[in-house]
Amino acid sequence: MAPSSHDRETADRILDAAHTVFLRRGTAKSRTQEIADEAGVNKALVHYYFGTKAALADAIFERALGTLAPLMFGILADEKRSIEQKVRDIVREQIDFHSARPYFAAYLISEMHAEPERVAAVMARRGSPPRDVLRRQIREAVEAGRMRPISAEQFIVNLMGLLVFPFALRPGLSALLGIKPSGWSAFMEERKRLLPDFILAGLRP
Amino acid sequence: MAPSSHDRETADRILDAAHTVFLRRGTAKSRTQEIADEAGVNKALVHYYFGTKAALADAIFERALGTLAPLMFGILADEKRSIEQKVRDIVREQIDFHSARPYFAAYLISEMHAEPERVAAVMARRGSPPRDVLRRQIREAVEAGRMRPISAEQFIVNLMGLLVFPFALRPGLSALLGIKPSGWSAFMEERKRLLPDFILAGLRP
DNA sequence: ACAATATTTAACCGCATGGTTAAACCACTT
DNA sequence: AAGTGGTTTAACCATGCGGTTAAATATTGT
Repeated sequence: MAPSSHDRETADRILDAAHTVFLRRGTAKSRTQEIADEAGVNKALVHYYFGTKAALADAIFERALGTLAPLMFGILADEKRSIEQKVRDIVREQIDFHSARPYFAAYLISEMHAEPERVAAVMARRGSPPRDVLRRQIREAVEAGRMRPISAEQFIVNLMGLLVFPFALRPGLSALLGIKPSGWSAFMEERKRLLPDFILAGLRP
Repeated sequence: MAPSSHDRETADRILDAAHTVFLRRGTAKSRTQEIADEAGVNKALVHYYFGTKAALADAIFERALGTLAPLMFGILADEKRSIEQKVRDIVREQIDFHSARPYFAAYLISEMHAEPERVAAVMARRGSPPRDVLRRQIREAVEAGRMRPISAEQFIVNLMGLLVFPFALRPGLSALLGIKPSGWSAFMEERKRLLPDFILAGLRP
């Protein structure tokens, strides 16, 4: 794996390059040569650092999952924020996050589709996210009559669907609904305004 | 394209096989040999009928899109159904559709991600869906005070996000939220019950 | 039985691509 | 000047896979 001397900076340059390339076109359609080019380095060095394309792909996948998950679950597990506040914060953060990373959502789904085994492997390393805080808050809100009952899982899936999906389907939606590249950010800004109310109203009794 | 004699049935067998294979693993990771095997036919014949793998992939992609879109837009464009009824019908139909076709959603997103150009090409052939009926119904519902204003596009994206996304992310969700294969259909049945109210309540003023 | 059509067989080509290697080359330190 | 860790060069190998081909063989209609 690390038979000879490695430079941390170079490793990161290659990782970042791989991130860029893999996310843009998907692992299968990406060439190691592209990654080398993107990193300003040659193919031999890429293998020298990471051995195989698959290993590099695994690293990028895990890194991607490890970036997104905490952003969502960190907020959901926060004791100090009310459910209402969480919804508002997650909507804002997720839309900003994916707006800055157009290929992120589609990449994740593509990879999980092409290599479902990897998900299990990665999940085994990082535990699944804590949902007890969320569950308690939902229960309390239900008891207080502010909310209809819903499982934490359904709640999370609703959030992700409304927030992540549009980005995953961006090329399709642009074509299907005639949203031009210029109109996209406006569309998403409108979503940022719209969704908190939509979600919260949807949960009220 | 069709230089010699073709049998309709065989062409369909190959198409169906390609559908199965492409949807399961994605176009890039699928081999023409697999398709031949799945069709109970040999590789030469696949090329004899469809020329190239890309042509076959295009056909499958268009067929997939052509199956899903009418299901959703057909209902949305229906004059006779109220918005409320449309939501209920689409929820049921979409969840049933994707439950029977586990790879469908992830496949579509993967393909659009890997080859965004194709979407535009396909869309050029089939026009974009009619939204005027839906727009009018929303306007009327808003004027009648039954609904908060929302653009038809946001409305559609919300629907698709809530309905299609979970299937696209199925392997991820199963691992992430600990939903076992056996629990999945229960999870989806619960969604079928839950979503109409969630969506309609979310739209009310 | 004959001809036309449909399908298989089995070999083959070409090429892109992942991966390897060995030697040369730098940049920096001592 | 010599050494050391990092990087390039440029060739090379192996292989998988898309695609082709020509002849053999079924299958079908007449």
